[in-house]
Amino acid sequence: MDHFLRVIGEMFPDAHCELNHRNPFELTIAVLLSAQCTDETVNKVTVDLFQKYQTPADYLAVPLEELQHDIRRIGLFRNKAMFIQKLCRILIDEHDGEVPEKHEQLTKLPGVGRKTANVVVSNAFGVPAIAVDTHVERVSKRLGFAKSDDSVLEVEKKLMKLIPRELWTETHHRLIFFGRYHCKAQNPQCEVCPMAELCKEGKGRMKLALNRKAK
DNA sequence: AACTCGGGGCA
DNA sequence: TGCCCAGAGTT
Repeated sequence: MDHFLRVIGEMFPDAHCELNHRNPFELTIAVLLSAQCTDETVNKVTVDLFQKYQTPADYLAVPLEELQHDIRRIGLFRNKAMFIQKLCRILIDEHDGEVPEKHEQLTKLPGVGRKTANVVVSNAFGVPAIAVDTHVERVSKRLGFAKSDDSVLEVEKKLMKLIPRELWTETHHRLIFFGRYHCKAQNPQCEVCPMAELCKEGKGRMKLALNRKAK
């Protein structure tokens, strides 16, 4: 793990999502939109979106169809537009128009699951957390930080044990970057991988992919 | 546990 | 052109 932390720190010394600088409300919306969709697409859409909508009331001031149209370049946009309006209604009615800081409150919001809540508490409210998405899950299992059949929650628990608490948030971002650009689901760059000595798959991944396909 | 949403990225 | 994906809700 020490080797991993050092190397990934060198690879991504300043790793952070572009979402970091946003306020809690915009961060929540942005992360909700990012489900099953690349950050790049979300960033393109939110440039105009956050100019048009600044407060929960702004999202409720337009018909659902208009909001759907405004985020139509994002996958699952019909669901997400609905989630956003329901979420804004709850923020206004139950949280004085603000995003709640407690993880438990966040996951009650529509469209906000464990992953989104972790990102919000860690990036908006400074609470160390590791949000396990498919990238983090894949990288963690390949590098042997978790077992291949571990659930997302089990992966999260194991990473929290392995990584010092003060490094959770930044390491999470580095894991995302590593998974996105190097340890990709398809065509990972194993030939030049600095983590090769840790990897449980490596060149065997082709065989694993083949087995998975045969099922 | 399986199914659904869905346009964009990439081979 | 077809497959996969920076999740979460529903049944």
